[in-house]
Amino acid sequence: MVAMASSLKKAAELIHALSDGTRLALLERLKGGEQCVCELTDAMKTGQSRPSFHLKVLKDAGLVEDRREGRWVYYSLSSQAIEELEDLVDSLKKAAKAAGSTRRWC
Amino acid sequence: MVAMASSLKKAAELIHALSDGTRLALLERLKGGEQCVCELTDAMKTGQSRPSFHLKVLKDAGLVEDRREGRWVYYSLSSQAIEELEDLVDSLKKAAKAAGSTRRWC
DNA sequence: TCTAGATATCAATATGTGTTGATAGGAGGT
DNA sequence: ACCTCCTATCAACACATATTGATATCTAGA
Repeated sequence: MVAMASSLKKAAELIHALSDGTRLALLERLKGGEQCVCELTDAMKTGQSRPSFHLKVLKDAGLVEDRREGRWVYYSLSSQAIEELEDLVDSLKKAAKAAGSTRRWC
Repeated sequence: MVAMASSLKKAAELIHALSDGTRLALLERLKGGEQCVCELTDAMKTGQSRPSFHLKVLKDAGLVEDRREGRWVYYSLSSQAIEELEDLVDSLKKAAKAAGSTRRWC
């Protein structure tokens, strides 16, 4: 719980990056391997600025990496930030299981 | 990945509930055991409607449970939704590790 | 039944965030 | 040098969400 408290702000930023349907869909697609922006744009049938915007959010959060190759930029999942997410969820899970045995009053 | 795709909307809703500093702070506090709204209100030094609002969001997402006792309502972590979160993070983690080996083109 | 306390809900406002179309930057080909 | 394609960035707008103070609901006790 101490660990979570110190990285609360970071966790909030990380989770915020995940809290959008479009970004989750992008991550879902990237689970199949790296893809260029044009592929992602075609897949979601939308303007090019939309995936570009969301990929930037994901990149800033450390959830994806980009790699330039000629005119194209390829994005892929990055395990870095995902590890932190795991820690957060783990700490919540443990605390949730421990709860119920403790009863407090005002 | 199939599992995630089918529950993508649900995952987005769940994660959205987590994507707020105030709510993360509430969860952090609840990790120590159940607390009533008045305790949580005092702790975050704010008006009473604020924690009440956020607790409702957490409750709707299945992240916390409430229990009435006299005038007080006690909130505690619920393991239910946390399990789903775990699945999401796990699937991302596995895919991230598998990535890097696959290279695609437009 | 009246009063006081705890919590939920509502209305108004402010802030943040996503979307869209337009523009700019960069790379490759001619 | 020019043109074309891919991507990023910007500005304007629309929409969603958090915050605050006020009000309503419910409970316990006198």
